[in-house]
Amino acid sequence: MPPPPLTPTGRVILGMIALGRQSGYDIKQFVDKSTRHFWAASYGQIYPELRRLEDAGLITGQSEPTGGRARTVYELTPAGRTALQDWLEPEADPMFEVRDESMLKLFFSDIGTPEQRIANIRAMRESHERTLAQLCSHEEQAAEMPAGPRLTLELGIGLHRGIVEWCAATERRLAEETNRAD
Amino acid sequence: MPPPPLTPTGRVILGMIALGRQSGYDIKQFVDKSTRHFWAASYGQIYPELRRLEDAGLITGQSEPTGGRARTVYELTPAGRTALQDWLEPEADPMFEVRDESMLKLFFSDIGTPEQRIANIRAMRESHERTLAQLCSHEEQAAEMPAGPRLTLELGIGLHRGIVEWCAATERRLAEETNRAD
DNA sequence: AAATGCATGTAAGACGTTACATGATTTT
DNA sequence: AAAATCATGTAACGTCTTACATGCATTT
Repeated sequence: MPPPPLTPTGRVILGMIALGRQSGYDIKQFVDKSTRHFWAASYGQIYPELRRLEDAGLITGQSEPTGGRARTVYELTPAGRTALQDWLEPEADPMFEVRDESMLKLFFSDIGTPEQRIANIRAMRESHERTLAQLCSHEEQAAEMPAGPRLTLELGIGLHRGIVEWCAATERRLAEETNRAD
Repeated sequence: MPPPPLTPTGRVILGMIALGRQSGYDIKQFVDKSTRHFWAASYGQIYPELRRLEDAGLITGQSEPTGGRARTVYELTPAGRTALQDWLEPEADPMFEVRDESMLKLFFSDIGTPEQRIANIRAMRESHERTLAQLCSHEEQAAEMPAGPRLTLELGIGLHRGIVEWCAATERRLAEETNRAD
């Protein structure tokens, strides 16, 4: 029988180890400042998954304490590298999921008042402006990174900027309509 | 003690019932052609959640069979309407989550070949082109809908079009770089 | 001395999908 | 007669977050 396919979080971890991240802590820090906006991971997933990947023979860990502080560093096994490369092959239907509460509120906004609708779009814009600022602050460090991370950052910035601009334009448009109605 | 806050799926259901959707089946169909691209829901969530919402007194269901075919139609209670309106108030941090396997592959694409990177971006583009086509096919029906659904559809189309265009441009850019290197 | 950062981990619960099962009605 | 649609539901499983617990090292 074929090996069980990589779990969602398993894929990030394998990739991160391939990029040279060693410990669970290290992976988590890096995820938070690089893939977080399109693929998050929590400690509660990372540490158990590191175990499973090791049990499956895809990574190996060695204890490398820093002083008296426990630390396990991981690297890919040949099987792990193969699994990663297999996963990296293009697929017909790559997973794509969005859960956006702002948009849900916008969808139902006819239930409330026109002012509430505008206020919600404003809140949506402000939230994406914060994300955008975060992404932009990573731009300098990204300049020294390989093309992959640079490209995802570029796309992320473009996407969030697009949302911010749509919100700003829509806020104006709806405000005008409200004024005309008075 | 305050009532338990609405669960994620509870919010869609409450909103859908407010928009006049009656049965679980009806809600599911409508979610699939309207909010699916930013908020999905499955039968496995919907039917148990309808029960919970009824137990919590936010909706009431009545049996209205169509011929010999069982059917339960729901409507909001006053408490349900209040809960919905409370949720509809703007929040500081509305939930926003993305899980995009294409971007993850792009992020790790330095592990593979330049050709593989381009192939993955192409697959990503094609997948978003399919979504875009789906969204565009709903545009006519949306014209008769209230402003909320119209706005989310407009934003969705803009977003997916933005991704498609970025992919197309990046495919060209990377292909040129590859050619220059030869 | 206190705060922050490094480092690992678990338990409980929340959330979600998939696959299956059932059966009536309508369309082809 | 078969296929599609309407309609409801559950069980198993997979996945993920949150909150908590622990303790050393470094910086302030």
